[in-house]
Amino acid sequence: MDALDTLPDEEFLRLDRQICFSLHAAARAFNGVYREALKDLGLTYPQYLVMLVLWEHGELPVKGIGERLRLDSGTLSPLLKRLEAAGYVERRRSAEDERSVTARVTAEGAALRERALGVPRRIAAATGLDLADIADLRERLGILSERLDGADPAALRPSCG
Amino acid sequence: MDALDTLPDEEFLRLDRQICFSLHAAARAFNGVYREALKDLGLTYPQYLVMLVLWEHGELPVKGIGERLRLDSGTLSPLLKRLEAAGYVERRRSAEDERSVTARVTAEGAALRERALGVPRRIAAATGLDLADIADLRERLGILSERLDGADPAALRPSCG
DNA sequence: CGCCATTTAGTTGTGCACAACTGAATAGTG
DNA sequence: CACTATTCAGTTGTGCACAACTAAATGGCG
Repeated sequence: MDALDTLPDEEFLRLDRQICFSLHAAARAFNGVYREALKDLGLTYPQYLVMLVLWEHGELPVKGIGERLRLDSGTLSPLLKRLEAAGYVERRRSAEDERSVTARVTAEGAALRERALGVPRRIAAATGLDLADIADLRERLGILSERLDGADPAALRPSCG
Repeated sequence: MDALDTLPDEEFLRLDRQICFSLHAAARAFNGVYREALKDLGLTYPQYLVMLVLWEHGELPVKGIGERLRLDSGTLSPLLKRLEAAGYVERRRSAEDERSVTARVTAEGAALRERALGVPRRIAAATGLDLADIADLRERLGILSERLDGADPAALRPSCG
């Protein structure tokens, strides 16, 4: 018997206002500090995420980026075009598989990495958390994402709760 | 001497890829389960957030909603128009202060609340967390948001970290 | 080989977030 | 009272997220 089951719906709705607001607000707050920290690099937060995986791998197909960031082509295609227009990334159709497009970091993109090295530290400082707290939060959020992504859609419908 | 200070930049960039991805992904995962849970109500996740505060207060000026959800008129104005078009909300200029617009829950909006009562419980079940974990996460995220929202912009720029 | 299902990017349309701005109403000051 | 600064909602423009779709290339099967 879980404590969840004993709580009245009314109470629960109030609680939901708090938890779902907290997460929503935290995500936007993070977005805000990254926006500020990345302003000089000319990157948005999602663009920075893409550059992070590209810096790590040198080049990746769009599909590979999407798998790592859980983003689809509807988000990535225009984002990569903007990164290409900024000169940080090159896109070209794969020779082996004409369906695939590979994104590759340009020299300018590689140079950008040097300027980005200080970003994480400044963000971490802004959170006021130490390394252990950050690792713990990352762990919790990772588990949460997995559970939510794997949630049974049917269990979320009205008839089932 | 914080452990943050001893970590090399390179290591930190890799860590950042993990933490900022985790939060971004968690926020989108939450969005996803709410999207599913709210589908039958015809509400998006941000619309649900607005309805939650309106259900709590009956009516609020746009400014009041914005303060509670940390959203500005650029986001709220069109969102409220959509809620009005859906019949859940009524908007009217305040008589005392012609600058202000008050959003009020309609009868249909109040009826919607009954259908929304089961939502939080289903979301909570999908997280796999118990009440204590949820409260703890909410607490941490709340503190985090406050710190990030209050962060000194200058401390996020390149010269300062 | 010929046909069809699958894979892969890309496009379109909707909604949210936010910056920058507008315009109207109000508050404050000399 | 006149003038200015502030407040408040709304609009515009950019970018992201995602659903639904298109188009082209590939793989597999009869």
